[in-house]
Amino acid sequence: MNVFLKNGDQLSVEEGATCAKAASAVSEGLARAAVAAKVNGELVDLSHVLNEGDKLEIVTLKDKEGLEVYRHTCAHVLAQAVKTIFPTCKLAIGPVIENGFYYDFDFKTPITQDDFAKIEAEMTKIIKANTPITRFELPREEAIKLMTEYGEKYKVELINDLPEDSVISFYKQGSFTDLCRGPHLPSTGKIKAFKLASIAGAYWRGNEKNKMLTRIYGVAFAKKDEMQAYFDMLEEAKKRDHIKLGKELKLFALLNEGKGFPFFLPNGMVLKNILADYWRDLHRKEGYVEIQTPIILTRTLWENSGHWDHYKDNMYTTKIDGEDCAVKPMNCPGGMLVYKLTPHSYKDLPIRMGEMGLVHRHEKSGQLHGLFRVRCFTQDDAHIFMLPEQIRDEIKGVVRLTDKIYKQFGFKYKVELSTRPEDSMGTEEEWNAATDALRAALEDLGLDYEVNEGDGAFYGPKIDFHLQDSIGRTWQCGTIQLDFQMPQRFELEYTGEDGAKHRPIMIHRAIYGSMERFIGILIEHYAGKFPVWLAPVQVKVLSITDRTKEYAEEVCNLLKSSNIRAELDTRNEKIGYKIREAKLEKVPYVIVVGDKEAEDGTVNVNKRGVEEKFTLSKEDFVKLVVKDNDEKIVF
RNA sequence: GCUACUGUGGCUCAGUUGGUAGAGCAGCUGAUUCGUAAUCAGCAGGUCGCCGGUUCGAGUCCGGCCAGUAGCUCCA
Repeated sequence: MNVFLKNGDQLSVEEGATCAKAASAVSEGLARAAVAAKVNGELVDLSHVLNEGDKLEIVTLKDKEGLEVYRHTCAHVLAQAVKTIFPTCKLAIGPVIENGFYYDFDFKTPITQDDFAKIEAEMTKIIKANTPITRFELPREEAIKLMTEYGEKYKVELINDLPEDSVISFYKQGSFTDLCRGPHLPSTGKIKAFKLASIAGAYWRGNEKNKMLTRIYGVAFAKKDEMQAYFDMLEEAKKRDHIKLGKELKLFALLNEGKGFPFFLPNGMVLKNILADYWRDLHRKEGYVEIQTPIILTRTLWENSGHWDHYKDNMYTTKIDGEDCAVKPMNCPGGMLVYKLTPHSYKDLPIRMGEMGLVHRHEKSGQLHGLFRVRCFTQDDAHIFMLPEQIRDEIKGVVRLTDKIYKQFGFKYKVELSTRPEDSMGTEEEWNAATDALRAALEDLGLDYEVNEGDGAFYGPKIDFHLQDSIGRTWQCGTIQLDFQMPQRFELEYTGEDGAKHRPIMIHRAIYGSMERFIGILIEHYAGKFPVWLAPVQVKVLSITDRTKEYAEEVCNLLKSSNIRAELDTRNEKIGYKIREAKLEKVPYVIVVGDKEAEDGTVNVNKRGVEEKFTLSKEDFVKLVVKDNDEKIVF
């Protein structure tokens, strides 16, 4: 039999050899590094027995799959340790996640993080014992019998839900047996670096209606120093936390008087306005018009749009002159009313109608999180009304615009295509057409994307853009939703070439998504060190003594008259003190003026992130900042 | 909303086995006019998230509520 190893080597092994044996036949080193194998592309244990003609690839910890097998085994060691210490607890599931693993348990009495030391010690014991891990398979009936014997009701439920023809496998390490698809490491001793990280509640099978289990998270890496590097990264990330920086840099405030309703402070408002200006500038150039629709509209409007049915629990309501009203959770119905105000010809389409709309949504208290998840936010919304044949180009236009804006900030993003959810309106044909149109646009542009089945809006499928925060969580920002439903519900029309009335198709789209969330992401992305064009304060002018106070004022005024956001600090403090303060505020340019500068008409420049100082004439310095301010892409 | 954890002056934190609150920074006042990340001194500032209970006595123990954080669920 020929075995193909990863590096292209071939060798012959006897029929019936295991993967491990095949690896050792090639090289002792390779066999030692092996943690699993791929046979004909399928990930298996090293103990997997080879057949004639199998293609074998050895998987090591350096491979993504290898690390997953490793982490998966960690989860099982955790389960074994927990079962040893708390024999009455029930096991649920224990998958691999980024940087580690978790396992869900149903404890009789709740445990706390204080129990981690004990559990980790038990895990270490299991690892030290280097117990072999063996796989066996059972027919469904016997598998259920075994798990029932063990009292593992969650496992029984899992087995019952497995498809008819699935192989039901178990892994045994010492006295511990667990239902698992595998593969696993050959023995527990291969685990070198793990740590329990946190504890959290998680619903059984992810359903809110089910019992909440206790989830223990752990991190696991192939080597101790890799794990340390990960912890260091987390530590570093904490310094970027937008809630912390928002407070330190006086960007926004979150107060008990308005939970979920952020206050924007002067510095944060500068940022917000710059983003809005930039957005308006780009959208004008892309052929958008801008409108503003009211915050409060009648309940009947929301009933007509379908939002009332789907989201009434999350809407803020009020009564005006006896009539039921709701605060808008979305801008679209308002936009549609604007469309309906005037008759439209096919020649007018597409109409790209933007709105920086302030929306309110009653998010459940536990979902609120800094600026990432709030109860009121500004959407950089737009609705595009168009002819069917314009769909693909319009979607592509929005995708391109989104890409341009994200690139401006240096963001990497993930694209997801979400398809029809269970609770939705419209026909199968409409949904298919809409989904195909989105897919076609993505494919035309050659973008990588993931499909999120059943995650679309109730009125149409969508393309979502996800950005990462400092600790790697991703947040949906941009969205493009194709909608055949609202135009019908609102009876939108245009007159076609044939003189007859037709129904336009619409796109709902947002690029920042929520200004608030986007600002949160920006803060973490830049760690508060905003580029010059975004910095709330671009230049801070510091005088050394009272003698240079007037000159400092002159320089500051010169900067301000050139539209540079400059601040003056002429307090009677030592220059070191003032510099320290300005640097902590992460101001891009700190300039110092003393007697020498006053005499020469110059400024001494401290550029953020640059050790060496330099002196420029005040006019040249203005030019420098103006140039930096224009660094944003203009198109 | 659910599970766990956290909640002390504007900020960051200390407060030992329950004995009626401490520091640094910021603020204010005064002195200092000093060349590149903290000048010195003084003053002022807190019903220890809120409510209730146990106790002679609670920041410290117990219960409830509120808020925040992590995760789950949700996210038009």
